Amino acid sequence: MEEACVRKSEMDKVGVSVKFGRNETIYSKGDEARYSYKVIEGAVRLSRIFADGRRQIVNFFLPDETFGIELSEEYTSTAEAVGDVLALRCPRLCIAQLTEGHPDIGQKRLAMLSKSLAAAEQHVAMLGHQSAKERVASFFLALEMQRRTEIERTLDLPLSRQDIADYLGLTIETTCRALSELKRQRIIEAPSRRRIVIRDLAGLQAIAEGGA
Amino acid sequence: MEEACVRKSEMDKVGVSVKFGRNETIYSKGDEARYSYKVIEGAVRLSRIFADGRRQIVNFFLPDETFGIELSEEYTSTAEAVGDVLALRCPRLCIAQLTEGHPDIGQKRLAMLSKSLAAAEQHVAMLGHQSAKERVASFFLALEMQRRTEIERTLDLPLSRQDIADYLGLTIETTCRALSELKRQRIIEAPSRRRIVIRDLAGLQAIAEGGA
DNA sequence: CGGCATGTTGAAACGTTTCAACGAGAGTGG
DNA sequence: CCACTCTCGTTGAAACGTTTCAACATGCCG
Repeated sequence: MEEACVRKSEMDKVGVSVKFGRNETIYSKGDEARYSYKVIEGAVRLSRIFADGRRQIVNFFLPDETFGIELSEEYTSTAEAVGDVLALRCPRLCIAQLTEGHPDIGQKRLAMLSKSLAAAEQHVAMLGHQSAKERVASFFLALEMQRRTEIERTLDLPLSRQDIADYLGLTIETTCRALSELKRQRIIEAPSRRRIVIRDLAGLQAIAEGGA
Repeated sequence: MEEACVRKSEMDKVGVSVKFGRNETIYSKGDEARYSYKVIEGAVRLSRIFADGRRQIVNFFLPDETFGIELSEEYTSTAEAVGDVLALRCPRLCIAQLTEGHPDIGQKRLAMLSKSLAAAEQHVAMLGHQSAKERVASFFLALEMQRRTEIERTLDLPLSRQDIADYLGLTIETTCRALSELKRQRIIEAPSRRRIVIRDLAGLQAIAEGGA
């Protein structure tokens, strides 16, 4: 634990802060994978765009999470700033060098990849068999698990409805309807565009698990 | 490259062969993650089962692929033998020990995780926005890419229709209809239950990318 | 050759998407 | 500070694709 902090700060040392504006592209699919990043502030979305213009968001990254660690030479997805983003950028090579001296940094990368994989498998499970309402419920539940807001049961999402829809594999309209349905059932409240209050956590869980 | 082989054989040394019969469970979600495995022969499916009884297959593993490397203490999915399976089983601890001595084995794990992650993201992209026919086409295309059969453009899948459906996030019937549609278009042939011949690779690609 | 699991097809029910219109909120300039 | 505008979010109705339920075909094994 203690040592991990030492290592972390070493990693932080080699990185430089970079800023990105709302919707700015951090890197594109196919670019040479020169850097990996750690979110300091804001949110980043990892997505793929298809021939038909539709977009699938593969993952979101919130403060303290790392993204852009690729094993291949090129980035396999596109990363964009959801809102304004502050991030730490580390050259790939530096990481490789650090890894040699301190094999435990390899453990960190492993842990990070492992976490991404678990998230991706969860995502697959969701897209594979859940209804629109269940997806929205699962999504909020997952956010609640790693809530960043101090206020109990309040989610401050920097995401637009379109972002949510693209993550859930739904249209914006369907997402909206599912949201409205949850509001009608008094399971959530939406006091403002980007704020969700969970009024009935158990109810939300029941829905996420196919209880309605 | 050459060194990789050395390492590989070292890894093989600490493992023991184990056999599993058709549909046998190799490990269940929640079990203590004691071992990781490498497929020698046959195919393994990694899946999650839901409260409603439905199943989502998250990944398949074919000969030479490794699975069961978890960072957490428990397996997060269930692994089952699709047909008869021969596999190499390595205790988790041994791997950890090996890793210490030879940091490059860590690289192997990293590579393996990275590959799984790429596959999972591809899977998410598919489930998120492709139609039934597009999914089936993409699936065959992916299999063609890593074909194990010697015969050109012939896929020998050990999977049942149910397995395919559960991977594609569709019902068995929809999968079947999509298959029949592809047959009707003379893009594929299905000479036997578990054999698919691709007659028009370009056509298949076109469909997978939303060309029809 | 029967019997049983697996695969295939059809028709109605269901949920999501599409297209279209409307509402609400945030930011700008008067 | 209000009004305007523009983007974003919400709702409705018809079209579409997938699922469901049911029947039937096929192939495999004893």
